[in-house]
Amino acid sequence: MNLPNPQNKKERLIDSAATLFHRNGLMATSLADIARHADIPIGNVYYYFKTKDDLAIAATQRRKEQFAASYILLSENIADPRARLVEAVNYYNTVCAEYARYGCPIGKIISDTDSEKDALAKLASSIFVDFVNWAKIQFEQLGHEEDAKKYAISVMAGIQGSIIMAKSMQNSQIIAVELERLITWLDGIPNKKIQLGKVGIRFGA
Amino acid sequence: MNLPNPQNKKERLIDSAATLFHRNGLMATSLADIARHADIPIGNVYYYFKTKDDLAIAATQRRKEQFAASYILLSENIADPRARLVEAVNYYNTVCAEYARYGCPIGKIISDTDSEKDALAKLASSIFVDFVNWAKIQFEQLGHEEDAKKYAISVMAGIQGSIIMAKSMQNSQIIAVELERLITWLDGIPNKKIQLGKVGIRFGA
DNA sequence: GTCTATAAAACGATAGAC
DNA sequence: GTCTATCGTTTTATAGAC
Repeated sequence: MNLPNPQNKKERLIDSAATLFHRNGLMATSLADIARHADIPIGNVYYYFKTKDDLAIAATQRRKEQFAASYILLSENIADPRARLVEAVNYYNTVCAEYARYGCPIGKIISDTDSEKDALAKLASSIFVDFVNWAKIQFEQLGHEEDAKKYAISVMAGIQGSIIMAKSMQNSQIIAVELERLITWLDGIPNKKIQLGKVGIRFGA
Repeated sequence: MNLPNPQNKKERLIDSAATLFHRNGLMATSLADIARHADIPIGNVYYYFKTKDDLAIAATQRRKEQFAASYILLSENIADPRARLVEAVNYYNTVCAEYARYGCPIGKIISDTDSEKDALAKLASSIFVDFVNWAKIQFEQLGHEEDAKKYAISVMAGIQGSIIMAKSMQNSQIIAVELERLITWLDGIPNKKIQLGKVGIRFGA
């Protein structure tokens, strides 16, 4: 059952697939489930997607593009790379209740697939790689060329870890606390490129 | 195909289930897969476990007990609570190649199940709760009563996050780097109960 | 493009001989 | 306790009418 959504059916299928894969997992979600959720007869699904894997890839590809769009938005609207990182981390505060219940949709796919064989696994992984590459640039712009990649990975690791612990302990506050730790740390690292006066001497890591 | 293992069949089934659930995930592993791996006819599986869920619970229960045994070993052999924490964190260095490929067996079950309904989900979650409770005691013994639980959660979040990122980027070194960060941090927090001379003034978090 | 009907295979689980 | 044979269901996927 879907909202009264007059979108085209292909888009509706991708929407429903993304939602149900997130809620119930990749393997636990059948094409019949997705078709029912999108209010489309199951036989018609195969007109748009030849296999279940194709649909999963389309749903994941859409998430990848949403992330890419966010990076552009951050670049356009926030000048300071540190503030961009804080904003990116803070995003997870807006979804912490949902993620504490269902986990991270990207992390779930990575967990559910074989990173070495699966094309879907590689696509989902590339979303994290995209984040790492983006965050790395921000840290480089703060003058942390040497540690940029390490910091970038550590940020997403902190987020992902907090989501798992929040889901495990059924407490979305765990995500909030960990995000606060990350933001405090981000606020604390010095801007080694441009000294704007408000930079302290504390060292994070 | 199993090693020439003359264990009783129930134990062999639990072993094979734990291995295959870790490698391929809960839903992607069929009872036929497990029976074949344990070299036991599929019809015989149901003599030992009434349902697939029962077998999954038995396999997870065994992991929980292995963790519990580790805490006892750590208490018996290491006097300093800080050193106990470091040893516990360092454990993941011994499995980082395996975990970078297949993910954490506990994290995988938590990711794959519904934390609110599933009995298996609650059992897997309780393994992390056990860790948090154990680590909390260690931090309390270091005099960090107020932050003990927060620190305990943060440690496991860091470990879990690094495992996901390592699997995503297919690089077990990511786990090693994050464990190093955690251990450096553990080394840095002051022992507020007993001052032994080597305590600095840096603050972690 | 849309939908019904159904094929083909895999799955969890059971019955019952030994 | 052990194992074979199989049931009933669900799954992905296809064929073909409209």
